[in-house]
Amino acid sequence: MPQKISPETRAAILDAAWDLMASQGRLDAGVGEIAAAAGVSRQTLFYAFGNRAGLLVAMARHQDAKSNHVERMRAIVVGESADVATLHAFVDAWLDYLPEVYPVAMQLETNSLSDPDVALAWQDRFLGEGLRFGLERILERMSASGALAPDHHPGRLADLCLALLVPSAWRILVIECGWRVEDFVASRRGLLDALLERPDLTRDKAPRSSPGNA
Amino acid sequence: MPQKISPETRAAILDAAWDLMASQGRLDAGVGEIAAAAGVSRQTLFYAFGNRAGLLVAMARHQDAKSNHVERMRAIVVGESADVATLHAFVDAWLDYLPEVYPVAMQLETNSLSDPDVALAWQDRFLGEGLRFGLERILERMSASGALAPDHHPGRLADLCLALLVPSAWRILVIECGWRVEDFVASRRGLLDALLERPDLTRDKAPRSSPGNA
DNA sequence: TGGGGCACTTTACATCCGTTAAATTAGCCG
DNA sequence: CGGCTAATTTAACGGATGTAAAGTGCCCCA
Repeated sequence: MPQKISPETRAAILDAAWDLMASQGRLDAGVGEIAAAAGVSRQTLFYAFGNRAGLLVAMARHQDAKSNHVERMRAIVVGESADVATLHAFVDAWLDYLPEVYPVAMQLETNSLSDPDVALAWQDRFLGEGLRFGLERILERMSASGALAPDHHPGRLADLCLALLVPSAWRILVIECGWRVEDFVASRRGLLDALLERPDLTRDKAPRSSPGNA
Repeated sequence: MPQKISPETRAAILDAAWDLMASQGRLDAGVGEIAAAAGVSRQTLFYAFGNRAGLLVAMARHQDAKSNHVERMRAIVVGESADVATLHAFVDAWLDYLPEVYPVAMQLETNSLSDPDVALAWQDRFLGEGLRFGLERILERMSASGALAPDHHPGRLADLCLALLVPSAWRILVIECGWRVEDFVASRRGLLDALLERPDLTRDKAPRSSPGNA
């Protein structure tokens, strides 16, 4: 049974880790350095988060909980409006949040390739209950209210939208290619609008559960 | 001065590493396990590649050298044709190659966040002399021959195209969301075509080198 | 006042990666 | 046959991560 730690200690580690890794860009900071910055032992950090990757997961969730951008997104998803402006508002909130969470989000994506627990957390954030979930809800409402072309598949459209919004897109355009944030946002917005006009791209070209058929 | 190793030994390590990591999905395989699979010592592997990340870089380059998809891309870039079909052919070659190289390409992308040497190799592959370079060459020829709208910026259009084609897009749609390869390819093709119709998305909305101006 | 429990620290160890140094092996040439 | 060289192996070490166990201090309660 893992040892308990107090909420104060846990918060102190998360804050120190965020400051060191996200604010100062020290993504390479080791467990020893993070613990020292938080004023605790390595052991306490391992008690609180299990391992370095678990700390990253907790950092992302902690930031999600604190961020009013995520609150904006949540409010839109539980609302009932179902037009293109709703989709835009949701995407705008995510794009406002993305630069803030980008450093840890990228590390999370990295670790999710090889760590099953991080993979689950990553999927939860982006797929299951996260970004894609929100996109799909809105697109389903749009479909039901006639704001989406009848042959558009909301689930697959959500998939396509997600692929435009992941941290890697920010990395390519803003970090590596030097794009201004507003140009990045405009490009995501423009591509999303283009997708709304292309139901053919969300049509699944063959049944997926046909046994014996390729 | 690093110790030399024979080309046969180097090839044996690359083949064993590819089989273990890309074919068997053991991206988490350690240096000891990879060396054992190749029938050499850990030390020999370190002599050949420097470290685990250097091995990943060499694996990707080795696959590039062996792949006729990369040869197809290269042939298109050094050619002179300058229409949409040329762009499509180039992108098709890359998308044919992507599933083959994906396991190592993803590891390369993620390791590039924290390893400067891998970052250089990643940038070389995708940006400087790689995928983006090829895209930009073709788009510049298209611009010069009038096959691109006059106010389209070939460099920035290349940036946008690149963001649609990176391994992360494959991961989201094919690996995580279960898309069929041909649907993935159709979505990339459709989004690229949509971009060709949207010169406004490649316009840089403000001068970048204006001192004192936001 | 003393004992128990909780949260945290300290200590020690195993494993892996990467590095350095030395030894070994095999093949070639005079 | 012996010497030399290149390639490879073996050995040892330091740093980092993660794990386990024991120690410490503080607070609370009988």
